Amino acid sequence: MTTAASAFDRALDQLGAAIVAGELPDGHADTVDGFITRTGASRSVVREVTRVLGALGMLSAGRRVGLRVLPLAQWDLLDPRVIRWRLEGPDREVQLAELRSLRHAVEPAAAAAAAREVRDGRGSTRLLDEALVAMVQAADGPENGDFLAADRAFHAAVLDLSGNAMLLRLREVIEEGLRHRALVERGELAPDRHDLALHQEVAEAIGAGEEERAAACMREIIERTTPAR
Amino acid sequence: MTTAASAFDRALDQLGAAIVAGELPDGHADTVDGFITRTGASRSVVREVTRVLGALGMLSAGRRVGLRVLPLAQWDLLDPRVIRWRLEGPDREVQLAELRSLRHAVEPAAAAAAAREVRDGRGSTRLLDEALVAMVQAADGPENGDFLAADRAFHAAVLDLSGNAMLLRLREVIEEGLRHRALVERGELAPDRHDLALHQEVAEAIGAGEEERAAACMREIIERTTPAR
DNA sequence: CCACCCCCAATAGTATGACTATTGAGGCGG
DNA sequence: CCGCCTCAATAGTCATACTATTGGGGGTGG
Repeated sequence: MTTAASAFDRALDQLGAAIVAGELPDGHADTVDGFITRTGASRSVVREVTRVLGALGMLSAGRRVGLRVLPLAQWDLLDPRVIRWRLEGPDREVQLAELRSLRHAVEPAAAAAAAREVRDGRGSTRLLDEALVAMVQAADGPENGDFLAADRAFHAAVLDLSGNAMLLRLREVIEEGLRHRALVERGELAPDRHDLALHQEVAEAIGAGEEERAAACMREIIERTTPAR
Repeated sequence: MTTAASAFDRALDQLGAAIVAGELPDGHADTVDGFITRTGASRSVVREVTRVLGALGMLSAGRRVGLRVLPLAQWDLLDPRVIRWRLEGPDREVQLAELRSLRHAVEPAAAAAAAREVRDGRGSTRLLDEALVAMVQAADGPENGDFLAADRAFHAAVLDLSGNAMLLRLREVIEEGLRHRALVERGELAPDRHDLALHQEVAEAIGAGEEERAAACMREIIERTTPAR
């Protein structure tokens, strides 16, 4: 079914994708009526869409001046929608590189924060250990997908333990991209003994409250799976 | 002037703040008409507002079911609006702590990335050096504000050099919060010789392409200015 | 010829009402 | 007691009229 989503969703997706793809380039001026023609949606719908695109920093609106596409520098590049549009457009490779780099930045720091939380008695490593067990079990199993799912759960648990809701949010953002990539470079990441050992050490370090070791191991994990650049 | 902003802006701010403040708690159900009454705005405006709040993950809408306030876990905590609302509401301290922690995570990694960029010939340290000069000059001047501005410019230049648009975006998010804090704990951060030297070393390390040293120094800078936690 | 100001038309913003589609819930039949 | 079916509540969509703002063009004075 092509028209499963609402008129609003369709119009938003169409215009957002068009902007990201450069079909409506930075500085392009248009009007509400122009968008009505372009999308075939009604005035109300187009206005709601422009509000959301405005909230995403992709569009500005002014009286007598119409709608104006804003430069990429102003976009909310951390919004899942924007990320998806970029992954589906010509920016795909850039977006993937940026997600990787973001992951390099965030996860080791999150591991350190998690260790701190545990040391100060604000969190338990239960979820972490459970994910670890699941990884070990899945490593022997036939389903590679199970292993990857357990891996994701492990990393999610670390971010969760960090006690920082913003970091947790960032994880969802990153995963959005990694899932996309998984569809292309699938099957590469078979279970790996050393990788497993590293995960175990991260959990251990977090449980022992050793910030530095947790961060260092996490850094190594990420460097192994997502190559230098 | 209290009514400077548009009806839309006022309604959005009112409802967003109400949700963040817990006045409309997680799970609270309401209707469009309810929001019309509450805000005094027209249908169109309220609908546009609900679209934006929906995009921020704060509200869901369903036919026959009305509008429903979503749990914090689903909010777009990286959106400047949400951050501002949280800073102005009861979550203020939590939000500040999370911003600090985010900064700990992001800036050292960005410094490392910047060093990599320079080493691989993709960026120049010009802006960095300029900011450094401005800091040195301002350190001797009478205006503490100038020093802080130069400091911000320095950190911005590092994020910029990292070549990662998402990180740059994150910086704006972080600054939003730090500016807020500056209004309260003002004047604390007088120019400091050692601090200046560290900045200089960061610039040097980035210029020399030494990832590790750049990250380590940056970590030290941040630990000095924003205490452990 | 230039600079300034004023007016106007273009365009987003606001308001309202009518109609449509979806879906949870309650009732009815098996 | 269970499943289906109807119905009414409610968001979604569309159309239209009116309001407010403002950039730019044209006119006026220097």
